[in-house]
This record gives sequence, C-alpha cells and structure tokens, in this order.
Amino acid sequence: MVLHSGCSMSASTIPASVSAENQLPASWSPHYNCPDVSMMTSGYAGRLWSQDLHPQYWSKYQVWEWLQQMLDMHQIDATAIPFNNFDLDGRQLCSMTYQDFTRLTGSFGPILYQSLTDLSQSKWTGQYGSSADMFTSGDIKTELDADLPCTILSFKEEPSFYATSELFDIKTPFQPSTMMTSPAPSSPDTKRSHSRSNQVKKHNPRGTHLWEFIRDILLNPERNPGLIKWEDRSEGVFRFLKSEAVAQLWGKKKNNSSMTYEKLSRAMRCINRSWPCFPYCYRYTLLSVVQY
DNA sequence: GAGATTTTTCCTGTTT
DNA sequence: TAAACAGGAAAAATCT
Repeated sequence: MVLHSGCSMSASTIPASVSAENQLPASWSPHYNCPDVSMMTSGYAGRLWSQDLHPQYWSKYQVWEWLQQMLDMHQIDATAIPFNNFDLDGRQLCSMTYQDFTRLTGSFGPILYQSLTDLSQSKWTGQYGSSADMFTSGDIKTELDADLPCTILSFKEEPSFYATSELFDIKTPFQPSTMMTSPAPSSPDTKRSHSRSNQVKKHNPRGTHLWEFIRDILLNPERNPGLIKWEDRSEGVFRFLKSEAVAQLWGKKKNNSSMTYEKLSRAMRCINRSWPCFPYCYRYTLLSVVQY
C-alpha cells in the first residue's frame, strides 16, 4: 500500500519551465560553511525527534525518530530492533514496561527504557509542563540552523550548498544512511571506535544521496525558500513547490544536465522501495511517507 | 572482477 | 486530451 504523501511530490501548481538558476531566490542561494561538525550534528540529531515535546505526546513518527536516534547514539544495528513492533504513538510507548522493552529489543531494551525514562522524568519536571497543546506540526522546528555558527558564503564561491550534508557524510556519528549496515555491537565502545571510520565509506555513489539532498533542503527552509515545504512534518509529508528547480539543482550536483523532475521523482520512489523491510527509518520520515 | 547499492533512463499504464 | 503520477525493467555509476 502506498500512502503517498497526499501530494507531497506534486509539482502541478508550479510552472516548471524556468531554469534552476533563474528560480533560485537570492535568499536561497547562499550556502554554508560550518566549522564545528560535532556540534552541528549533535544539535541536528537532537532535533530529529521533538525534544521539546513530552514523549507521551509523540506521534508514531516521532517514536520512530527517537528509536532511530537511539540506534545511532548507541551504534546499534538497526536490524536488531523490530521497528514494526513499535508502530505506536508516544502514549503507548510510555505505557511500556522495562520488560516490554527487553522482550521486544532484547539486550537493547534497558538502553531504550532508560532513555525514555530520562526523557519522561528528569527533563520534563516543571520545566515544560504538559505539552499537548504544544504539539502542532507547524511548531516542530527544523532548525538545525539556530545553533549553528555557520558563515554564509557566496553561492558562486562554493557550488555546493549542501555543505551540511556532506559534512554529515564525513564525520557525523548520526549518519542515517550508514546505520542500517552497522554490525551489531558486542561492545558499544569498541564498536564505536571501530565502525565510525568504516561508516563513512559506506556506499555513497556520486557523493551525496538523494534523500540527503532532499533532507537538507527541508532542514534549511529559511535558506531555501520556495523549493520544498513541509505539509505536515509530524507525518513526514512535504510538497515540491519548484519541482524542476529542485531537479536541476540535483542534476547540477550530480553533473547531470539532463536531470528532470520526472527522473528525480522516480529516484525518490526507488528510495522508498529500497527498504521494504524497514519502512520506518529516518529517511522515510523526511522523504514523503510511503509504507508497504 | 563480482556483487551490492543507488540512481538514471525509458517506458507503459493510471489518475486527475 | 494533457499533464502528473506510479511503477517495471534495465543500465550506469560507484563502492566493498
């Protein structure tokens, strides 16, 4: 079954005959040079699942983002956790016992349970209060930027505005594209030191994945206005506003002048098909949501 | 060089 | 009817 974003890939409302260069608004053109990758990535990771929201009010997608976060933080092999057993929202998640976590995720249960306990208790006492009324998709910021000591450079000086994405590839411990292939850790520490260097070499044809490209546009909405926008971030639904511009930008990045939105959208559909046994990973949350 | 992964390209059929 | 969209199939590019 395909729940296709309710439209998220529609380009029908936007004329697609203008070149990317022409379409790029001045406010979009700049890209960034971020000197502190570790800081940036931890900030980034911390925002994937709504840390400003009590776990009880998470949507199921936010639950998955939290799981994804835990996998990355603890270098856990994603296949070790049956994500399908976590097809539940925050309320249901919070009702799970220590035994439930242990039963579902084995030795990783205590890690997940502890993390959830910490989030539910220490962080929230008094500081945020009940946040049910806080939870609207529009309030979920994408913000990566706010914490970033980034310097805006000229677009012409550095053609790749996806600097953040490429930095993720190289150094971040929270690289979504790599966690799927990480071996199950015998020891978190030894694995961490061993696998990090391996992860960066994970298959990554032509430099950047399409889903990273899309992700970066979504994570930098104020820097890339008018290209793609969230329709409902909590559900992972977004819309292409300037589909051909995005496609040409993607083609430019891949040195493919013949790239079109049709091809780009086909590639996106392939991405979503590539992981039929693992439909709830981060990438699906950022790309339009497709379940099988 | 083989195999795996991720696009890219072309195509047909369906939906709007 | 045209445009947009979905998906099959094969090839290309890149990596381990």
